[in-house]
Amino acid sequence: MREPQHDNPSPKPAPKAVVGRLSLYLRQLETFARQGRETISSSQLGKSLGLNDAQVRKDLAYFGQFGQPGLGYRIADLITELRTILGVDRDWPTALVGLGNLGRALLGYKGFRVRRFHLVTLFDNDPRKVGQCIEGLTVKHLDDLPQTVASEGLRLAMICVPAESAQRVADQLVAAGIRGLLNFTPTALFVPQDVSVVAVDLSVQLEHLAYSVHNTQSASREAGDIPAVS
Amino acid sequence: MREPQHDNPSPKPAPKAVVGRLSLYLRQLETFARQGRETISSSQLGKSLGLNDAQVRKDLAYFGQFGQPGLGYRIADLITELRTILGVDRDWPTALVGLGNLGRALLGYKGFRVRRFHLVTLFDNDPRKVGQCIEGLTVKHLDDLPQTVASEGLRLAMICVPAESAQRVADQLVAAGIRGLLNFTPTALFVPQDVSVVAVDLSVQLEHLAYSVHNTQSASREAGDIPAVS
DNA sequence: TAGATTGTTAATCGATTAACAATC
DNA sequence: TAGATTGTTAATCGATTAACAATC
Repeated sequence: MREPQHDNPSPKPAPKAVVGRLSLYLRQLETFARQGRETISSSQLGKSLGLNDAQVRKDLAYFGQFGQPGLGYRIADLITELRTILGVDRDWPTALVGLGNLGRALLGYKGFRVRRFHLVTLFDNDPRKVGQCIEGLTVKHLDDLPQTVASEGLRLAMICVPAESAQRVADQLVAAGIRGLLNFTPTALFVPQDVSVVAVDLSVQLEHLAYSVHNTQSASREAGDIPAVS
Repeated sequence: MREPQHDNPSPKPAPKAVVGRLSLYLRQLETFARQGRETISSSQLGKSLGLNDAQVRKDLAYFGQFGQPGLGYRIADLITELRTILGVDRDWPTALVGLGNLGRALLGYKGFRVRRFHLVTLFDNDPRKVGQCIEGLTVKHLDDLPQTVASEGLRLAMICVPAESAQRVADQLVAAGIRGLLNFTPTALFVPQDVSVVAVDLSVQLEHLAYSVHNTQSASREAGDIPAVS
């Protein structure tokens, strides 16, 4: 990744907010595929998401050449490519830590499995919860983390503990070998460089909404055509 | 907003990703306040969130002058200012539409109330759900939307219906007078300019995590110190 | 006063959009 | 071939960071 490779003149630096849009493209393409469409142009795909056609082409170009001039993109092929790029062409065994209201809520949500994120282990360190069986899974104590990460091949974890425990739990997860954290707590987590964190912060998003509504008279902000991308 | 006002030389254009950071500042300040701290500098606040000190000052400067050179910001005062700016200095009666797994999950989540977003009405149009009482609230049919919006003073709604109904429900909500939508479905919603939409897309965020973990060897991406902001 | 830190302007950096030759 | 649409370079736009005079 440091020096240019031989046949790979410029491996292209990892882009930035492009990945989030790739997910949107993937979903939109899946919708078009279900409708029986076979090809799509960058401008059609862009318009369906409120994005510029050049942006669609440029985003995809970071990862390769997937289109055909004059024709556009073959939907089925592009779906396959995007799944591979995003890493969702495989199952991701995932742990859920913290079984309060939010944790239980997420556990009941079926949307994860559709995207191949499988909640396979639950953790809590409340002795009243450890041993309970919820949605067919037994709650384990956080002390069992190291061996469970190994035995289940866990690489991702969702953190739904109270804010004040979040950093400690994150440290334990990282120490046990977890490589990616979905952080549902309102806390800035500090982790080593090789661990990824995505923050899902409902209060930030609600406050953003309050701000927008509060500061919109009749027509002003960017809300119009393009929904905020996460 | 077009021509400069008299005493208001440049009302400053509404900024962009600044609002999300304002929420982060607010929360961090609340934490510092609980610890008994009275003042804080832009560099201290920035560091606690992995942000640049100049960015903190510039973000705040969009909305006014809140600091004192040589001293920094008085925490209690800045909290008050930020709450007003964000519009979270009041209650926001909010509707929840769609009582599947995710909807029920959100309903049980106590974090909303803390930020003064009060779920006061539930809607569904499944006849088996209408009339049910969940968490002390009775599920209404979507047909009751217009009069309920008026009687409860609803301005925000969370959309937790299946993706294929999302646009139709959004249209109904907008027609009934809702001004802000928190969209939990994987759908790009098209709404009038004066309505705000914030998308909370768990699959996009999970896929982002999968991508990062998938493409991180030992030290590469930006995960290090700064958690992704939303 | 000397030290610290703001608010703000200018410089830098990155991301989006426009434009167009290449090509199916 | 003519029309459409790509991949990519150049132009534009916006956001972040550095620098510094003003000031508590």
